[in-house]
Amino acid sequence: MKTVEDLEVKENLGMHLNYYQKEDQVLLAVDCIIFGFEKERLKILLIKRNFEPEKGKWSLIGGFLKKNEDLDQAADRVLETLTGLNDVYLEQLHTYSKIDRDPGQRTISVAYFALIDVDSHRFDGIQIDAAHWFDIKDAPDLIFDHNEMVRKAKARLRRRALTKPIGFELLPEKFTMRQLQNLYESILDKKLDKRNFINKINSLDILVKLDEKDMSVSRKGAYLYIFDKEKYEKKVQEDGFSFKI
Amino acid sequence: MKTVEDLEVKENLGMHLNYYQKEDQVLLAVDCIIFGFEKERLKILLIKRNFEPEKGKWSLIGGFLKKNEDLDQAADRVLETLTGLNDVYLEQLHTYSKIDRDPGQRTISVAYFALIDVDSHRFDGIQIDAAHWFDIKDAPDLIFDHNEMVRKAKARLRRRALTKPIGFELLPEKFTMRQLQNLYESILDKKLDKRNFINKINSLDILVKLDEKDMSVSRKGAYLYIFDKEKYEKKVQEDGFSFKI
DNA sequence: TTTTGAATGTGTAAAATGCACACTTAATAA
DNA sequence: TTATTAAGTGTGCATTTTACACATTCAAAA
Repeated sequence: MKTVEDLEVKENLGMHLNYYQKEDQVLLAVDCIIFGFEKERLKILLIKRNFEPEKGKWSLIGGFLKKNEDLDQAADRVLETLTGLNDVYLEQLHTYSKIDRDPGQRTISVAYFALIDVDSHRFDGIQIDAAHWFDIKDAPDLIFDHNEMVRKAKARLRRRALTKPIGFELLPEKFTMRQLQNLYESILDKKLDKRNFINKINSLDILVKLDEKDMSVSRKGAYLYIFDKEKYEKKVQEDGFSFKI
Repeated sequence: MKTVEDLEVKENLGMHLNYYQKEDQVLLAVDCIIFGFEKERLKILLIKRNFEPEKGKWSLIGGFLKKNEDLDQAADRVLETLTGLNDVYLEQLHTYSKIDRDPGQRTISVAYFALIDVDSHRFDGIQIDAAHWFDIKDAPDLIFDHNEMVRKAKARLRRRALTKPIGFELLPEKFTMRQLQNLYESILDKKLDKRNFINKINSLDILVKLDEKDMSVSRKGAYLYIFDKEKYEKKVQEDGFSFKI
């Protein structure tokens, strides 16, 4: 049996830090997959690189981790720099570390995905000129391993949306059933039955139906709803309720 | 509208690397939550630290990322150093980056979880003297944020086991239905009905029942099964089959 | 030789959930 | 007044999930 005193073991398990301290430090980046819902379509926010390598190509927005912040804060900062928004749903996705993922230099990147309600934020367009919202169905090819990041983010969003009430992060405070259904159809990339969808949502009993209608979309108008977050959280805590679509 | 030429924007988005290259490099660690199934119980492999800080306390096994490997490889290496095994199920879990998570120095840690079939690997005990298998129900308190890592790993394992056939990674090649059920009961931390469980498993149609019995556990003996991985993968590809328990 | 004990193995009925499906209503514009 | 357009609403069938109990095997003990 080996012991932790063996040199090889010590090295592999990183037990004498002096050896590693300088040598093996790396640059840690944060990249954000930013989803938005606008004009009844799921969108993704991308930026055109104006620096090498891969200048002129589209990429996710990213930045480097600084000494005085953790990764969540770095993601917040990067997102705020690009959108001006600072109260946004952000979730860590995965860490990418292939040695040659960035041909410029060795960089490890922690991917986050963000959900933004595009319609209600009058964030004067986008803070950065080179950024653009793409329909999720026809986003361009991206640099490095960013395509892979987006693929994984879409899968995660799909799963989350089915089991947590995060869809509302993408909608304005007041929304119609049809908007909610369109959102789910975009996320799941399939048509849903109107009656079954509404029955399901109503059975969850976490929305409040307002007396107000959105008249912009049809003659009849569509009732507006809001998500009752407190009620949802109370149900989770007290009844072990779990959101499932 | 800002442009990517603004200095502040450039800095936040990490667009001129020279500035960051040295200053903001960090030490990247890998920590492994190692699950095993032994004597019909779910276990976790921990190590007693014999170096500062927190010397003498229990912790996950870990190591530092080296220049010439990616994170998956680092996790493999750390795991092999500890167990001598090199063909183990490993999955990246989450990256932890709180500024003071390691009081010794700023370290970012990428957590992985591993699934090991303890019984059939005669890995001469464990390679490191200070390591020990704990029943998942009475594992000791761990250093740093390792408790949080284990909590998250348990949740991930629970979800994965319900939707992917990874449970078999924890069992010997040949196993009884009762063993499989015990495994799922440990992972889900609840009792399951014997008949319903067997019916469910059989309906998946991915196991092969052998003519052989395990006579060690009862007078009557229990039939042995093996997981037919090829059949499973074929079903997934051809019929869009998805494993669900 | 018989009895006992301990774990295996097997099926059905009721309840809950998922899924397909079509007509009426409200409001405005012509 | 009528035509138009999207909203809103309920039922029956199929599938899945859940609850539930007794007979079988074989070794060891009596």
